[in-house]
Amino acid sequence: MLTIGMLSQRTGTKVPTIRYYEQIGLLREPGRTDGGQRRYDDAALDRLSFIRHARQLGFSLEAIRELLDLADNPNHDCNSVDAIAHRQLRQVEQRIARLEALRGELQRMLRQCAGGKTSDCRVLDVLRDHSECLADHADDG
Amino acid sequence: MLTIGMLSQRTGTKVPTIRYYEQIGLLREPGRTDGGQRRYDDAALDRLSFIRHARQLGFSLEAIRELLDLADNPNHDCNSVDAIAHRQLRQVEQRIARLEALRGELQRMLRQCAGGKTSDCRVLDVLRDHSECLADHADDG
DNA sequence: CTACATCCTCTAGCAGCTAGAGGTTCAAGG
DNA sequence: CCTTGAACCTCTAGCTGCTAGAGGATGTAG
Repeated sequence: MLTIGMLSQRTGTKVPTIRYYEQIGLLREPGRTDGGQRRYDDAALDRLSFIRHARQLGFSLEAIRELLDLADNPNHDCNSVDAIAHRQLRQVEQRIARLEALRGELQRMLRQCAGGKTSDCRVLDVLRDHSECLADHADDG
Repeated sequence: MLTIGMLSQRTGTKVPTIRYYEQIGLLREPGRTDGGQRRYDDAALDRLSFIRHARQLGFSLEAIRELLDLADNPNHDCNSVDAIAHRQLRQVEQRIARLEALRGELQRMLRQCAGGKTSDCRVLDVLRDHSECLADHADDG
């Protein structure tokens, strides 16, 4: 049996975060000692590792909730899992595209900056005047 | 003079967001009608455009606050502005690198999925077992 | 002068945690 | 057995950057 601190160390998750996951129902309520402290088994360790890993891959807590439901019921169709992962992949691709546009814009801004006083600063000019933009970042994601 | 709604339309910023920016001190308090409604001039329009644009470039509100301070005081050294933009560029580059690693991992996961029941699902397997990862997304940003 | 779109303030909520106060429990050392 | 102190407990509030809604006032067109 693991204390919350040990679970924290083993998974690289902060203690308050573990309690938070329990609070929002991602982690099941663990057993307690007579004094009221949480004690975790290996199943909890696996589950939290799963959550951690999915978070690192950028899945939202809601998506993770879906994935856990699917994982809990081995007879579900794998396509649902596939769909969630695909959705995630598309989101990641969109973010990359947007960030690459921003990178270009920032690089362009910086190339034009020649030092001196801020009154002549090109960086500020570009920020002031959207029409100078090459990249299309007009609509947000 | 512009109403808040017109300013909203002209800049593509939602009305509550404009009020929020005023509340946190990014936008100055505008004049009011006798009835208490906000009325904006062109300076406010410029300032909000600046903010919007900087947001779209990924600057945090704190960074924007710094940039506005610099822009308001034309005698500041341009290097400060440059430094903020550079910092921002580095952050954007880091995010891109991280997202590209995630993309690779997701693609790899999805390639291995052969359909069927979730009990055999490779995607879930990968999420379960971090050691299967090729990408290094061990440490968060 | 009425209708109604737009405005006002205020509070609360979203994700996904993080920090702190103020108090209790557990395990090790004496 | 008793003390110490790290780790635990609950609770509330805070962070960023907004967004939504209640409940009411204002402005303007017809």
